[in-house]
Amino acid sequence: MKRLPQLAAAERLRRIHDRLAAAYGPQHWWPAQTPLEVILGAYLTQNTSWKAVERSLDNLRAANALNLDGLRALSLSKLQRLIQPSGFYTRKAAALKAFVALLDAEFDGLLEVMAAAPTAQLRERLLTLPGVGAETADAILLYALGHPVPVADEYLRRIVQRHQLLPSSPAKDRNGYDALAALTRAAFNADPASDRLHLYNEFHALAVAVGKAHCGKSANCAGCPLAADLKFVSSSLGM
DNA sequence: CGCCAGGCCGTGT
DNA sequence: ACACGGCATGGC
Repeated sequence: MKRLPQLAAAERLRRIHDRLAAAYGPQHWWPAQTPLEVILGAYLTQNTSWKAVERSLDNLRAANALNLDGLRALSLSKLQRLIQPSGFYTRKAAALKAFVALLDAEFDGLLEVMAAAPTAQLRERLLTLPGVGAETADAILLYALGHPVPVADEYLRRIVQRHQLLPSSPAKDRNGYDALAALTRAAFNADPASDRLHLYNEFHALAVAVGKAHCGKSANCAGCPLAADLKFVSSSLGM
C-alpha cells in the first residue's frame, strides 16, 4: 500500500522535533508555576512578548492576586490596571473574569475539577469563552490542566510552510490551526500515549525557541538546526 | 521612528 | 469561505 503524503509529512515533523530537541535541549516551560499562573500567562501572552507578561504577573503577585480568591476579590478596573503592561488590558481583564466565572459556575471553583473533565468537552467549553481561541484553549489544556493536546502557533505555521509539510500553506485562521494540530498529532502518533503530554509540551516550546531565533519575518536560516532539512525543500522559496 | 510580540474577534466582501 | 482592522503596551 502506498504511503500517504500526510504520513510522510508527519514523520518529517517528528524528525524536526528531534533535531530541535537535540539542538536546544529541554525547554521546561512553566515547570514550577501553579496552574492558575499558567492560565493567566496563556491569556496575557496573546500577541504580546513574554517579557511584558512577566511584568503583569509581577504586579498580580504583588497584589496577592496569583490565586483564585485574590483574583475574585479584584475589581475589573483594578485587574485592568495590574495587567496593563502586557497590553489589550480591557479585553484580557474581562476575559480573565469570564474564566473565573465559568470555573465557579460549572466546576465548583476548582481547577482540579475542571482538569478532570473529558478533554474534548472541556476544549469546546473553553472555546466558548471570550478571548479564548484554539491556541489559548490548547495551551491551557496542555500546560495548566495536564491534557495531552498539541499546541500550534505562528512559529509552527512558519516551519510547516517553509518545509512544505502540507499540500497548501496553513492559513492564519481556525482551519489552518486545525490542520497544524492534526499534523502534530500525526507526528507523535507512534509515540506511547504516556509520553505525549511531555512531547507536546516540549515541541511547542521548541517551535517558539527556533521561531524566535530563525523563523522571524526576515528569515536568516544560517545556523538554524533545521537548515539541513530545508535543503531538501525547493530552494526557490524566496526565503 | 517603525515593527513586532508565545491571538482573538467583529465586520465586510 | 477569506481578508482585514482593532485591540494597547513595551522592547528593540
